[in-house]
Amino acid sequence: MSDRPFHHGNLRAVLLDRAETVLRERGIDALSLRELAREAGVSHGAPRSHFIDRNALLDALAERGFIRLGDEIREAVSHAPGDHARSLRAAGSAYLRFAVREPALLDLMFATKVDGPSEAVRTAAERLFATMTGIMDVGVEAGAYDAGDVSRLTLLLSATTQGISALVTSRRVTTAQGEALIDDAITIFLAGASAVR
Amino acid sequence: MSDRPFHHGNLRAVLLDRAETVLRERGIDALSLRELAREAGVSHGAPRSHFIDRNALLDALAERGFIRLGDEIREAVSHAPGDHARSLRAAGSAYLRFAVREPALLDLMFATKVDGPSEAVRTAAERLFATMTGIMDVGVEAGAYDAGDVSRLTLLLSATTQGISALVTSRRVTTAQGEALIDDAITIFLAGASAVR
DNA sequence: TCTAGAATCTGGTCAATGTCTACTTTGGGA
DNA sequence: TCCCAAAGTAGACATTGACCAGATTCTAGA
Repeated sequence: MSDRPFHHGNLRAVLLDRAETVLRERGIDALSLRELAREAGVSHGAPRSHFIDRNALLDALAERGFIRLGDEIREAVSHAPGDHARSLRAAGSAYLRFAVREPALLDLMFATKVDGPSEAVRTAAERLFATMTGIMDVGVEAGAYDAGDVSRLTLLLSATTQGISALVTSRRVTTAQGEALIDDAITIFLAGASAVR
Repeated sequence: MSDRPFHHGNLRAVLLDRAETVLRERGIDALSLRELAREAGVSHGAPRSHFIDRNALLDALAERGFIRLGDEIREAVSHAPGDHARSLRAAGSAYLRFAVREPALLDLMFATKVDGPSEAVRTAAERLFATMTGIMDVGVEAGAYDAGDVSRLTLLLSATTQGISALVTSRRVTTAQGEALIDDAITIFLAGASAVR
């Protein structure tokens, strides 16, 4: 029809990028496969070659979200030299910043699915958890906790960070309050972690 | 047309009850105003007299969710006589049970809205927070923390509980792990709370 | 008791969407 | 070179949320 080539060549990536923007600016309800197709300059059926479902697109977004969040946390920690406490604060801070920047995406990442998360999302979430574990492991070497407790403690710290982020993104507390909560959480965590044994 | 009365008489409540069930059994995507109307035996336009929007229905569900969750927590705490630690565990346990029973509803309660939560939802959420504060106040009398810290500590404990619930409902950890995390969280919380000053 | 007006419900319409399907175009490897 | 799988087109369909005009019922006040 037009002079544009039959094959887009990059459709999957373009759809995902644009979907992320829509998610950020107008929320998940505004995310339409047909609109994404129009913006990409392809027919409304084209996305189906890359995402069988609207849900498959959402899963891909969630997966990318976990990967990006992990990247940002590692980046933040690597730029925060110092003791273990500083690393934890850098990680928590980065998590919260991600949440504030991409609230709808974070919702998607932890959304309840009727049949549980897809394999890809589950794997990506586990990689994030592995990142958190890596940070916590340094605390073991520093004598902050026993090696046998790291798994539980990592889960707990992750849950707390996620909970604080949820409070902020759902507007129950301000971003500033959220940052203070991250600080309090880590203070209490480090002070009380030895009590779990 | 039929012999049923023109006025349903109870439509709003019936819609909400049925919507809650659909939410529980088939998730938020399966929630359709028209289907609810059909099941209630009214025309597809009837719900509009009670909910201007699909979103208004979701808000009403979230509001009821906060109220019910608060009720269940108060109930659980009142049946758990003993010291402050026992109260906290009872509250956290009740929260997690609610989350496991109504995962999609909890998602809705903490969902990111583009324009923030509605006034009604915000108020209901504050009432839940007031319930949590009431439980924490007992800890002040018992000398567990300073009165000036209660607000921050209540937020922190609420966030942690919410985060653990999110980990469970999104299937990152099992319910049993979630229960253990609630326990660990409260142990650490009580051991470390004095460190925040 | 009567009556206006508000609340509720009906039934039709419309645009938009997700999904499915048959078909066409294209590119890369046997 | 040819063939096939991948990618994209275009049409169809059912469903949905939203909006509207009008019918019905309820209720409060004269």
